[in-house]
Amino acid sequence: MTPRPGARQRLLDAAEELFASGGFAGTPVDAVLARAGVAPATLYAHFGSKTGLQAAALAARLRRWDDVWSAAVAAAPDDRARLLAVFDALDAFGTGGTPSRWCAFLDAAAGAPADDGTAVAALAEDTALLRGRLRELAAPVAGEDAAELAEHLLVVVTGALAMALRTDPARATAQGRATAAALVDRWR
Amino acid sequence: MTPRPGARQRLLDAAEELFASGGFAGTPVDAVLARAGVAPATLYAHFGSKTGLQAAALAARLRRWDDVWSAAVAAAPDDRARLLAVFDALDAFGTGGTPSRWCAFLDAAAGAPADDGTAVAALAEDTALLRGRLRELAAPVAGEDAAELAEHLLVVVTGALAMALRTDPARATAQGRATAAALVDRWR
DNA sequence: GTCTATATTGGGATAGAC
DNA sequence: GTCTATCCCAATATAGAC
Repeated sequence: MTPRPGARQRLLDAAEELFASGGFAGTPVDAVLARAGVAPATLYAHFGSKTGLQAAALAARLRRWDDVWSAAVAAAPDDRARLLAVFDALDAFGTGGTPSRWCAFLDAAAGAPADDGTAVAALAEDTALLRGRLRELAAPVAGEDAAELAEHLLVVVTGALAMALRTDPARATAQGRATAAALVDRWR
Repeated sequence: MTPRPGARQRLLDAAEELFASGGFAGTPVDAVLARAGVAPATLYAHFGSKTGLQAAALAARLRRWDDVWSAAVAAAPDDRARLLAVFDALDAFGTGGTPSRWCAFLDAAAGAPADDGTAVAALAEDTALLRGRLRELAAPVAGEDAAELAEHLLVVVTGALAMALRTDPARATAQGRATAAALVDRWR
């Protein structure tokens, strides 16, 4: 059997799970420590601060999201489905670990003080990933208008993420998929 | 000249402005007190807690949003413009007082602990207002499909609000308007 | 109703030993 | 690197007088 992961990895796992479910601001450091089974000083030796831990956890989460989305795209049968696969990925990503209240990257930027650059940077990376891949996937569907369609879909994906605050996440992604489909079908 | 408003009103004004610009969690009570020129005990005598003040401030904000949106609808020349006027209202609402980082209602729900019902209730009222009026305004454009179109637009409006975290608010509403227009024009 | 002054505690971070 | 124990402060809330 695999050995118990080191303290650093356990901290990252605990942070990603708890920050996603309870929100960053709403999750005390103690809760992360308790779940990871680690002493306070260990956290600060590795990450320097709660914010530093958040940055590392978000970086790991972005890689995981990238993988989940890629897999969803690979599983889709045609160009249209590949473009809409982002919503399948959102469903899979949410139900995979602990279901999150809403997007951890938007949560980070919304909760951070105005001068905190780390949260903004993490959200910017997430945005760049979304925008870039949506453009690639939109190309076979919309041709020259790929960038325009991608911007539309970025709004809808972001809307679906935030709609998780207004209603339950499953409904939010389902509605987002429907809205995105309505937009995509303008280009058929 | 108008007399200086009472402490209660000054607290509400200060709270709405500071919570909108700095976020609820990121705004200490002291900052609200300082801006209102009021002593701590006065705040707690009127509102009971910081959360109580937030609830009252959000209620006032919802009324103001309702008015701004109504005015934008009244100023629009035709059915299509009336349906898209929500984005004009968002621009006017944001630039009116202190520009807010993003939607105060979504912020409240995102930042509140899971058991806090007041923030969720305030967001629910905001959602009901959006959904209801979008349906009314969609009727002349989409007829029987008004409810369906309204749900699409609710996602887009929510997306525009959250996009203010990814980019600056002016770009967010502009993109939202464009995306909404693309959807509305499916029903032309 | 409003003030001054103070109580209380949750929670992020550190000191120093092992 | 990791632990135990502790510090420190920010921030919410209250006591009691006017």
